Amino acid sequence: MDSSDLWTLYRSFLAVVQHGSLSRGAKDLGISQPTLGRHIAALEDRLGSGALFTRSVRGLTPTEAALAIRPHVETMNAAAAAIRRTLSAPSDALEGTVRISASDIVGTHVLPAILADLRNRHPGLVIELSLSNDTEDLIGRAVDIAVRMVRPTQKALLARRIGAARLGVYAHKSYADRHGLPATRRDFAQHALIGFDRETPYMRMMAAAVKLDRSMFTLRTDSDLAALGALTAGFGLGFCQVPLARRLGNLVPVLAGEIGFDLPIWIAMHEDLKTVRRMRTVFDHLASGMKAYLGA
Amino acid sequence: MDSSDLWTLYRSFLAVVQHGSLSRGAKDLGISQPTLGRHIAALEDRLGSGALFTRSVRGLTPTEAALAIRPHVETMNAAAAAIRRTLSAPSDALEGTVRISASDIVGTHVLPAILADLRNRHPGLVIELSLSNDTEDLIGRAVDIAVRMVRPTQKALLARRIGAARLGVYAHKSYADRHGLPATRRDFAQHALIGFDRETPYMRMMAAAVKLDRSMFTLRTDSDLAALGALTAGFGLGFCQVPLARRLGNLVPVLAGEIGFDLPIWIAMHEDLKTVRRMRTVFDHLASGMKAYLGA
DNA sequence: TGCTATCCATGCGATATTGAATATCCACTA
DNA sequence: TAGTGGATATTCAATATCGCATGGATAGCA
Repeated sequence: MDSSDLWTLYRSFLAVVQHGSLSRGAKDLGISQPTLGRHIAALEDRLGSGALFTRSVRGLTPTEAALAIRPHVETMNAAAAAIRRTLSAPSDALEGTVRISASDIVGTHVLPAILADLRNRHPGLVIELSLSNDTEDLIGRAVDIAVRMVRPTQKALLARRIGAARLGVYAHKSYADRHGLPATRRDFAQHALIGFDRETPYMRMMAAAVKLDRSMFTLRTDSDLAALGALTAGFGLGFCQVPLARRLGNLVPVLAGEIGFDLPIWIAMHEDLKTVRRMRTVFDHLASGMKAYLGA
Repeated sequence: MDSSDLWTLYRSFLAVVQHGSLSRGAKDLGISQPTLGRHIAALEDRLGSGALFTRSVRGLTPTEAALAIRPHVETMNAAAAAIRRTLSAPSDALEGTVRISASDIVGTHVLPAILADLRNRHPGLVIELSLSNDTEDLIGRAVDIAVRMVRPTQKALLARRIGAARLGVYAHKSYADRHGLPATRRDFAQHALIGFDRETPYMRMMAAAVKLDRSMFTLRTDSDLAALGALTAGFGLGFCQVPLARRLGNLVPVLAGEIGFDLPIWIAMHEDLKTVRRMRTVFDHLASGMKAYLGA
C-alpha cells in the first residue's frame, strides 16, 4: 500500500476539520488521538502540498489548502453515507432508510402528515429528513429524494412535476382586527411587512414577481419558518402558500387577486435509485401526498 | 478501528467492480491479489448485507447490492480525484490541473483553439477535457468547469450565460451540387436527413421546435460527431451550429429563415472553486472564448 | 503562582495487515 | 486427455499500524 490509498486518511482529515482538534476528532471516529495525528501527518506527507493544518495548543487550524479540499471530502462523506442507506435493506424490500430533503416550510408543515401515513403503511421504513432551502444535494448523494420548488435540469435525475403552490399575501385575524387590511398595494406602506433579509437569486425572482423589495419590509428574516411564525403571531402581512394558509386557519388573504405567484413543486431523485423499491415507493407516496396538499 | 472505516475498502470494491477480477483490480491498485480479496471479504462482512460478489473461476461478478452502491462509490472516487486536482498547485497560482466537460461537438471543434490560446498564456496549466452530452457531473465533482447547453439551476453553481448558438440545417456543397436543395419543408421527404436515434428529452425538445421526428431520418445516430461527419461528407441534410458551419466552410444553409432554434450556452463551475485562481482564470477564458465563437 | 483542563507528540509492546509463495479450481484447447 | 492460462483461496513470516501510557506545552482562572 505505497502508491496512494488516501481514502481512510481523507476520512480522518474530515473529522479533524469538523472538530477542530485531534482529540475530539479521534473520539468521533472511535480511534486514538495518536493514530489520528499520524493519519494527518501521513496525509500531509503523501499529498506533498505542505501542511494541511497549523498545530497550536488549542487544536489544529486548517490551512488554505485544507479549506480548498474540504468540500470534496464532504462529498465523499455524503456518498459513503448513501452507501450505508442503500444497504440498510435489500433493494426489493419495503424497509430500510430513505433520506429526504425539503424546504423548511414543507418539511415542518406539509411532510409530517404525509410521512406519518407512509410509516403506517410500511413500518419498516426509516425516514431521514433534511431541511434546507439549498438544492444542491441530489447528485452529491447527500439525500435520496428531494421535494423542490424549482425544476431540476440535470439529466440523471428522475423528476416529476406535482403541480404548483400559489403563494399569496396573508395576515392573521388578530392583526386584521387591530390594523385592518390594505385595500390596494399602495396601502402596504402603512402596514408591517414580513420579508426576506439577504438577497438570493430566488428572492430576487420573487421580489420581481410581486414588485416588492427589501427596503419595504418591517421584519426581515431569511428563515421562512420565522417569517411564518411572525405571520401567524399577528406581526404583520407576509407570504404563505395558499393551501397551507387554508390548513392553518385564522389567516385572511390580502389582495388575493392582485399579488401572488405560483411556485412549481417537483419531486426528484437520482435515476440510479429507481430500481430500489423503497425509494420508488417513497417517491410515489410523496408525489401523491403533495398532490393532495395542493388540492386541499 | 473497529466501528467503521470502510473508505479504503470502498476503493478496493471499486477496483474489483471495474476490472471484474481480484487479480486485475489488485494490479490496478498496486496491491496484491490476496490483500484485495481480504478487503472484499472484510467489506462484505462489515456491511452485513450478504455477498457483494459471486466468486467464479472467471472472476468476481457483482451482485445486485454491489450494483446498487457502485454509483455512490464512483462519486467518492470522483471527489478523491478532485482533491488531487485541487492540490495540483497552490490556489493562488496559475498552474495545476483543471478538468473541463463539454459536449462532443464543442469539445472537438470549438474548445481546442480556445484551450491552445489559454495554454500559451499560462504554460503551467494542465487541462483535462471530458466530452459527454450528460450534464450531471459538476456537483459530484467529476469535473471542475462545464460548458453547457442548458441553464444550470443548482444554487451552489456559479454560472454565466454566454449567449446562444443558433442551430440550423445545412448541406455540404457536394451534396447540394448533386441533389439540389429543398425549397420548402415539404421537400425534405426527397432528401437524405441526418438525425438522432434514441429519444432523449433534449431531442424531443429539439424535434418539437423544428417539427421533425425520428421516422423522417435517413441516417440515425446519437453521436453528434458522427452526424457532423456525415454532414460534411455530403451524406445529406443535417443540423449544425451556425458559427461552426461558417468556420467549417463548404456548408450551405438550408431554409435558414424557416428552420432552426437557439441553443443557450452556459459556463458553470462549483462555487467552492471560485477562490482558486486557476479555476477562475479558465472560467473567464472559456467565457470570452465562447463569446468570440458565437460572434464569429 | 499554582492548579486544572485541554491539547499535541513520542516510545513501546501488542496486534492487524500485507505480500510472496503456493495450492487449488475450472474452462478451454490441441 | 493432458496441458495451459487465468482465476480465487491459504499459509506464514515480515512489517506496518494501533492503542496505551506518558511527557510537555499553553491558556484560563482562582
